[in-house]
Amino acid sequence: MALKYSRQREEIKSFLMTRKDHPTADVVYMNVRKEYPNISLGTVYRNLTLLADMGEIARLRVGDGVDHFDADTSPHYHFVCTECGSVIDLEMDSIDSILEIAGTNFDGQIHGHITYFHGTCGDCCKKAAH
Amino acid sequence: MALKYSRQREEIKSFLMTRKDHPTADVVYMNVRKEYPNISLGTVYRNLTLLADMGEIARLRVGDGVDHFDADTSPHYHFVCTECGSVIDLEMDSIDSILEIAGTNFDGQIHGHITYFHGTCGDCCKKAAH
DNA sequence: TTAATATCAGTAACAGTTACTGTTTTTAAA
DNA sequence: TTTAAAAACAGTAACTGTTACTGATATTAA
Repeated sequence: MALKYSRQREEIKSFLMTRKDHPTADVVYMNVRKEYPNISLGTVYRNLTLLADMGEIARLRVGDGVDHFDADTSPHYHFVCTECGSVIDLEMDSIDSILEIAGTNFDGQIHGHITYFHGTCGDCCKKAAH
Repeated sequence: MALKYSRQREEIKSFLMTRKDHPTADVVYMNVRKEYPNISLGTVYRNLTLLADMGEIARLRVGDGVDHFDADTSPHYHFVCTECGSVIDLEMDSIDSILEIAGTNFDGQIHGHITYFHGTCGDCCKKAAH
């Protein structure tokens, strides 16, 4: 089943590339509708899944029950604000060394880890300080 | 709004304490029904949320779209098998030092992290080896 | 240009979870 | 003990995010 071109998929990906805030499927839908007013939400979901399966985008599950999507597929970590829910990229080195720590005393094979940090983001800190 | 005793809540918690496999709400429901045949699924959800809010149990979101629950509220890490989906406790030291690594170059406040490891569990490794 | 088929828009279905309803339990005071 | 207030209940409807199905449209390669 060869993959055919579609402008909708192209638009979804190029929209994602303009954003650094890891939008949800619904946000993608509302924005892509500006260019394709009668695109279907189902099409958005299908193409987000397709792009993620192809490795062209990343699907983030940060624990808020909603999938977020990221056009930056390079390995990096995310911070989730417990106040406003925003998802922010962190600039830090890989901590893959924790795989070895986890591997001792475990009889299976550990292939990777998913870590996200939580706390109060810069904006919410400022607001809290009045 | 003082919390009143309920046998259903007690049963839910004591069932969870007998399990080390981090069951889902549905599994809790099916098991508690053995003792309380006409307990409602809504009651299970409400009490799991109550217990989690009180800190008596932990709610785990391991990225499979379903909430898992754990009577062990001490800080520890989890492994998720990508083959069978089972969630397993890991015996390893805390890696809170990564909070400092994440904190540099970030202008918000980091309060904690959630990490889960993934790979193939011991049982699935054996099965794969025939 | 045509034929095959992937993708589409629209909508229905689905899973997990939460909210609502009138009834039953628990609690504490009479 | 009895009783009255309110939390918790069972049952069910509603809600949210997501996936699957439908016949129509767009892309591709011959």
